[in-house]
Amino acid sequence: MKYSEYKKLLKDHTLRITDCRINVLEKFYNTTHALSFKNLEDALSDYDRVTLYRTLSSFIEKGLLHRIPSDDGYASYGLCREDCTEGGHHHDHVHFKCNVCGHIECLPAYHVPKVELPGYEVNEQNLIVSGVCKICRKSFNGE
Amino acid sequence: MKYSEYKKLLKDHTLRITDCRINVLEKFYNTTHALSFKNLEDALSDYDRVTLYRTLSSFIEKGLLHRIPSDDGYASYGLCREDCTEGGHHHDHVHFKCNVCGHIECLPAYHVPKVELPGYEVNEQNLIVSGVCKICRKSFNGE
DNA sequence: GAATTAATGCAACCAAATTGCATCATGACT
DNA sequence: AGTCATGATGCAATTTGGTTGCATTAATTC
Repeated sequence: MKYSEYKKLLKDHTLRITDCRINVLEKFYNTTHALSFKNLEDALSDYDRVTLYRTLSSFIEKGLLHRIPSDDGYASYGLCREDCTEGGHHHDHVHFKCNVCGHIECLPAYHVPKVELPGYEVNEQNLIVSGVCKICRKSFNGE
Repeated sequence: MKYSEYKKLLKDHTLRITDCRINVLEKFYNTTHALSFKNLEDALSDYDRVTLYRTLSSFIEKGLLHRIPSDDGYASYGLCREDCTEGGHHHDHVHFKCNVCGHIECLPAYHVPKVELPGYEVNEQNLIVSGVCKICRKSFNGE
């Protein structure tokens, strides 16, 4: 993706264009898996931690990123490819966590099956599947 | 549940019988929803934080409790009604988070639908549904 | 009931995340 | 382009959640 496209993306989500934000966006768009705060901090060490925290939360608020809960407590962040806005997030894709490489992926191709819970009002569903990802399985079999 | 039953429960999971552990168990068995660490700390303030943390982790290790991840980062803990042991946990029930009262419930009656992910090896699945729980819906409609 | 082993409480510690505030940059407007 | 209001950034300080070490106390085994 080009610089001007990142700029547009920010503009479209009513966010000011800054170096830090462009760099964070770039990082997300050039990675197949979700990123933890630590990932970002390591990759973009010239920005203050506080700034990165605030960048993440503004991105979540404006519908650019979504938070992916994890069983170990460390959240990751994934790009919103759907039409998320400031109004709210609308995700129904599956999240996969690989126990070998530790990466968390969004699987936009796989939708969370709707669960019927009589008596309850269901607003959101979040499915986290864990196991071994494609890449790690291949490198196992390859040797 | 009676005191002697809690004792048996601890014994069966190779845990020593202590006041703190009995009280924690009691708390879980007398609540319909999952409990966060904060919940426990408030309810059992005569025990040290450290002791409660260690109680929780020993219970998880021995298969009495399971950790329920949440999107907001605050984990909750729920009773294992299934046959979990030190060897491992075996849960496939749905977790529900109410956005009104904030409580997280285990729904043992509802199982997580198996997702097929070609190329991946699936070990575990975790489904968190959020919305409005039965009780909160009723109190809405009641007025 | 004595010995062994584990649980508890306290203090200190550590890491993750947040807040306040001064400074600097962005975008709107002339 | 230049000015101004507003928002973003970086630093220091603080808060929060959780852990570790260790001495004391309690539970289990014989």
